[in-house]
Amino acid sequence: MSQDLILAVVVDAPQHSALRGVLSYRSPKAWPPGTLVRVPLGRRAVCGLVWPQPAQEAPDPGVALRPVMSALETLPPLPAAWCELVAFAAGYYQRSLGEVALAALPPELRRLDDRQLALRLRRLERLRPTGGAVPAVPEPTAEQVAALQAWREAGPRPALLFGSTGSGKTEVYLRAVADALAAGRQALVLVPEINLTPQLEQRFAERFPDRLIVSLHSGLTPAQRLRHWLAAHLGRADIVLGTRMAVFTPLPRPGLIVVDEEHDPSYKSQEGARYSARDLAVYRGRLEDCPVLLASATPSLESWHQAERGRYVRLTMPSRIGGAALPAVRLIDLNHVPRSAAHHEALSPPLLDALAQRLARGEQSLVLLNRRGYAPVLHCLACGWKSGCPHCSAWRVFHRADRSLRCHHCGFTERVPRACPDCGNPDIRPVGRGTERLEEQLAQALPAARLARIDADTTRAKGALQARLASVHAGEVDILVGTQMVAKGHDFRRMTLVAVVNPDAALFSSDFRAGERLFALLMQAAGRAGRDAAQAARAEVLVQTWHPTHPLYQALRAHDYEAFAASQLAERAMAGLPPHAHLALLRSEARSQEAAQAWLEAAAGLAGDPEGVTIYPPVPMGVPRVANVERAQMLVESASRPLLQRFLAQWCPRLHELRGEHKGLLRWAVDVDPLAI
DNA sequence: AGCACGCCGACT
DNA sequence: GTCGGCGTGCTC
Repeated sequence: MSQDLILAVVVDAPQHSALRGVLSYRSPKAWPPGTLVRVPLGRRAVCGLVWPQPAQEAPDPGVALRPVMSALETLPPLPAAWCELVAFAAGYYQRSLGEVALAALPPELRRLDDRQLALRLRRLERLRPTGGAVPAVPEPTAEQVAALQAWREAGPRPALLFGSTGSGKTEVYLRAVADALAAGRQALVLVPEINLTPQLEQRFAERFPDRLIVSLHSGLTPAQRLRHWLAAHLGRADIVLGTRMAVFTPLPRPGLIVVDEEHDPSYKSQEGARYSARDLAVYRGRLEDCPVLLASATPSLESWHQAERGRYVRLTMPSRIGGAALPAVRLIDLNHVPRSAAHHEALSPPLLDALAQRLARGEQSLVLLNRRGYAPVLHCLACGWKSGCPHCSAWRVFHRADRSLRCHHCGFTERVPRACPDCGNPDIRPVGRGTERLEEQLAQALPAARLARIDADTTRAKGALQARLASVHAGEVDILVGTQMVAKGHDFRRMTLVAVVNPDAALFSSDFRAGERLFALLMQAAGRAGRDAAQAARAEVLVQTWHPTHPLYQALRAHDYEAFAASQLAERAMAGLPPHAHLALLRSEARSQEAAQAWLEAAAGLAGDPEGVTIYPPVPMGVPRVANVERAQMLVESASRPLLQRFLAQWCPRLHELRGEHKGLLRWAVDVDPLAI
């Protein structure tokens, strides 16, 4: 018994639970670091991971250590580099090691014993490449050749592949993947959304029919996810395609990491450990001596800034394949549209004309409106009642399809009342418009048009999105109405008009990234139009706006990302915002707004006056109350990332000491490098 | 986070 | 009389 070894083990316990660090267990056998084990913790048995570094404080010799119960011996240990990536992420984002480590593994792995796992491993043999003929590879364009040349000479720096929509970025990274595979290595390709994996998976399968390609995202069944993960971990899979969670996939032979659409906000996790998969990909590349390729037509200002500073190699591909022109961007000045029409209809006469033209020519159009439902709020004209949510500081959205009032924050849903619930007036009216109402107005204005709507409401059912997209591709739709989910990635060959109904709100948003996001969305949307070279000349993007002279729209009109980025970076520098400064948010949730803010005040008090770090006063969140919980946040800012990190590392562990005196406090969390403040 | 123990209201 | 509300405390 006393000859047993002491093993360092991390378990899934949250940051504030005083089990933050590495625990010690005794074990008759020296399981190597990276081995999954089952250990007793209190009255239960939990899954743990043998950790490379021992516990900081040696276990108290007076207390008997409990023994490791079992280990997954059949599973090859997670590599040291994987543990290092987890340790970095846990430290950087202020979460516990065990939480990050266990969250990075397929959930199914926690439930299996060694015998069950051995069975799954044997079944892996069934995963095979799709097979088929190796296709003729298209001749690369001059720009693609140049980009690949520069990429191969890039050395250890990450590369930013900056290419306009339709320039053939995918072909460039397919070739980079081919290089990695030829060198006997594996490639990891990250995409922002599950929606985009099927089409990319198909493209990879066609290109590499003799290679095993697996996907990793939350849409898989637990068994599939485990199987794909095991295939990657054992080195059987050559290509791993996945969403942000896939950045943690263990790879024995890493040869390339691609982050497609690297600017996409989906790469930043919004729950649990709030990590940026893009940033972790870059870190992982350095850790594992593996090249990283970030691709976008509208790079994040963070990545653009790194390229400007020479930290990233920039690969530029300005032209569309086949010499197709980028679609003309036309701004419709709502100030010059007859006043009544502008106020009461989403669709100005010039926009309707453009749609009618496409209809007459048998071409397709896309109308974008970033708001689902029929109307964002109902309003009683007699007493002023509005359809507020009883549990949130937000309006409930009127959904006409099922005649419901739905809160998009907490999900609270009721049947829409026949009359005002306060005064009984039957005349309650929708205010504003969402995609449902837009579809209705289009149907009235253009009765001959075949309409389809794609948003979160029409695509909730499994396969509904694919079915609707297929119907658009088959030419059964003249006008597609949708939210931003259609603006991303999909390749509509017959689309010659993209109309954006009302994007102005983002110009004056308090969110400092709203402009960047709007520009990316509009460029992306513009990329949907005229992808077929023969039709490109007629392709057009229409933006209805009250502010046609706004620099963002002027840059959009010129398709000039670089000018836009330069002006935004200058503004950010003036305002002391990322990428020129580094931010973290401390968030709190409590029974009352006062309690939420009081806790943040106490946290600020604990911080004192840290060097090079500014702590701003607590403020309520944009939507202060959600599901009867009051939320507040406090901004922490520094010009220096190391100083901010050093401060957070000593501050955050002390925060849970504060919990005692703050009764109303429910939860708190830190968000490092937040997307919105 | 779980999961216990522990002390006060409305039910068979 | 108990079932159960969630407050507080512990887990190598």
